[in-house]
Amino acid sequence: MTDNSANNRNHANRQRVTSYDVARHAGVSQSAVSRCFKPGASVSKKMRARVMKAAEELGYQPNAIARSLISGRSNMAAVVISQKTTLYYPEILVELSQRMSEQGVRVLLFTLEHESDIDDLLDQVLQYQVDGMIVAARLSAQQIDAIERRGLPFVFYNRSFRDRQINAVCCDQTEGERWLVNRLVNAGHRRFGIISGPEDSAVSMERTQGALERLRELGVKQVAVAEGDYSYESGAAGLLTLRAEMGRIPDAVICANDVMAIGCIDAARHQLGISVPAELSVVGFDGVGPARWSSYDLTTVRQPVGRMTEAAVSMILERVENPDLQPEKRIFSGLMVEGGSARLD
Amino acid sequence: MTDNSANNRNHANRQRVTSYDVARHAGVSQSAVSRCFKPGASVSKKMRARVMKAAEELGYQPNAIARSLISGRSNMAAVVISQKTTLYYPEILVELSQRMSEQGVRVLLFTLEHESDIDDLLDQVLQYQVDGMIVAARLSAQQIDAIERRGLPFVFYNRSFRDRQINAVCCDQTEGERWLVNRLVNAGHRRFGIISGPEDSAVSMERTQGALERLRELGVKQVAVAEGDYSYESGAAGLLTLRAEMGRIPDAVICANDVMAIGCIDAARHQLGISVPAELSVVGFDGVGPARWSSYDLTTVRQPVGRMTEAAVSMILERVENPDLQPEKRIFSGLMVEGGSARLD
DNA sequence: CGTTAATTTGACTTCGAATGCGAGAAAGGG
DNA sequence: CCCTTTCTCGCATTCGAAGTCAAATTAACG
Repeated sequence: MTDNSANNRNHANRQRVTSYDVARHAGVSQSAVSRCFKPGASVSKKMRARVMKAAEELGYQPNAIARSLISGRSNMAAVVISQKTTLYYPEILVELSQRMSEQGVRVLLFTLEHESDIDDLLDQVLQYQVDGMIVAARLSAQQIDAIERRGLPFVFYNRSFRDRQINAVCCDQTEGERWLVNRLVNAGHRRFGIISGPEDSAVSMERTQGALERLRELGVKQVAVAEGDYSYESGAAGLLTLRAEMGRIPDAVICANDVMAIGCIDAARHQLGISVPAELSVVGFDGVGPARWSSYDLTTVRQPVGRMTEAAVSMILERVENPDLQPEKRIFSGLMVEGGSARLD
Repeated sequence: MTDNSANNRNHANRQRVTSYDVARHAGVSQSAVSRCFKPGASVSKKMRARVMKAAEELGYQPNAIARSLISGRSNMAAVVISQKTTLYYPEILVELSQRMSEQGVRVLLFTLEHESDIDDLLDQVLQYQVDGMIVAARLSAQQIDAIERRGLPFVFYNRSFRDRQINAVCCDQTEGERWLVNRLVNAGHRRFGIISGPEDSAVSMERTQGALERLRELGVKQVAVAEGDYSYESGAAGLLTLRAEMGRIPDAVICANDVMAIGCIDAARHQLGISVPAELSVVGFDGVGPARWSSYDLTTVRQPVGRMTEAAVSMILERVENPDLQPEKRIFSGLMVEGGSARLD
């Protein structure tokens, strides 16, 4: 008896209505129920009406897990993204999620604390049988090999590999940095500081290298680099490091992202009492929300997040449909935003 | 027959490696393979070694979908959150994701553009057979009924219903607002402006009402309210609206979130040339990252996101294990942050 | 060494929906 | 009115792992 009540309780908790229940209630077969929920299946109106009524009455929802198992499609895509990116650039995740769900695909979220603990994560991704994966993190060549071997379609977001045929959506970091450098040098800045992102960030490397290269090309000799970690605090700290290293405040500071640029501006203004842009120019990268706030009005390169996420989502979905499509890289130019945080003439 | 293995590998590109493949390759039964991947199962070390070797060689990963089907556990939890929340307060999602994955549960993300399109979304959530759901959005009584009827454990994040027994984790919005009002009134402020959030936001309503109530209690008569939408721009616009409505700048502005408070400060300083806090005090709510930036140094109530997400996750997981637990509400006090954006004495 | 107890193992069934195939029903043609 | 064609529908099987239970193996002990 106690068994019975326990059973009942269990049953009440797991009150899952299956297609068999609906079938019984409607007096038809399970197959019929299944067909009624499949668009474009061969079902008479009478049948459909009956089944739908029964489904309604029982509160039936098809079990996506069971469907996935037999159909081989989970209608889930993994998004692998670092915590820092999500914190400092939440637009990416928001847009990805929005666009995916418009296409009937849900986002299974994988955030990583450090770009290094990807290995276990990939196993997880594969276990969950996602249809595809959007990766906004750095993967090693072996890791990419492993994914390709499983035949899981994937698209990199803002990471590319020059020497590899992979799917990627990128903002042209180098082009953006070169533009920033050009404008700053043209405006007469000569002593440069650079605040980079963390060493293990591919995006930061590209940006920093892009800026350094262009500075070299233009014959700028006085350049110091401080390493940051994309945070506001590290931007502020970076400016102090640069000052210590150069023996004075540089003319301009190029930051690997907007948040550090903001930290740098605040440190200049409120810690060092230096006027931005009169005495110091600061530029960033990304074009995040706060960059537009009037306290900063940042000169930066805005990534076309809308276009980029749209591209990433359509690329991944195309490859879910047709896994044999050729790899493709789509590089978007950033939007040059001439804000008031840098003297540009 | 060595060719066979090559064939298998080729085949593995499109077809997955199943426990049967591993079993065959190791010369054991499928049950044995399954047991080897279940911690604490009765398996000899010899067997385990053999199976693991075979699994390794074939690159086998257990299929979480199939496992879910039989075990009734998907190890996924839905997080339902509005786009605005994600954009302006990304910490919540980051922390939730982190804590869940530490517990071996993945986040299936459901972002909503407007709090209104929840209905289809709930169907989706149910279809995906998530084990539980964390809801940072407003649900109607009927919607809650529907979920309860399915027996899906859920926890509200920052929404509570006084007249309903549900699981919820909240920051005490009212307490926080009352503290802010107390401090401001004590410091001699008499003319108040309030910039609320959107009408359909429960959190905003609580905050605004909390502030209004305390102001009334303290006999403050001059109070104007402008409606915002949580955005920076609406904070800036709100200040102008308040000025128009009151015929002058108020002594203090209470904003329903930090981002609007920041917009308000910037509008005061850069549009109206008003000094904050000398001529105008501004306070917010949330304690987001930018509130700490030295340009703003916001007086605000910081939500204990770490504690709150931890509570939400442990509550949901407890209820997945034991669905019959009593509903529970956990209300956390916010941390009062006395920043430089308000004159407090 | 025999007998019992403890541990391992494999055959079979289960979860819930989708689908190929054939039977039966409706529709169409002569 | 009969025969063919086209629809519909149901039966039975499938997806991949996990759990049940009984058989088989091993360990333990007198």
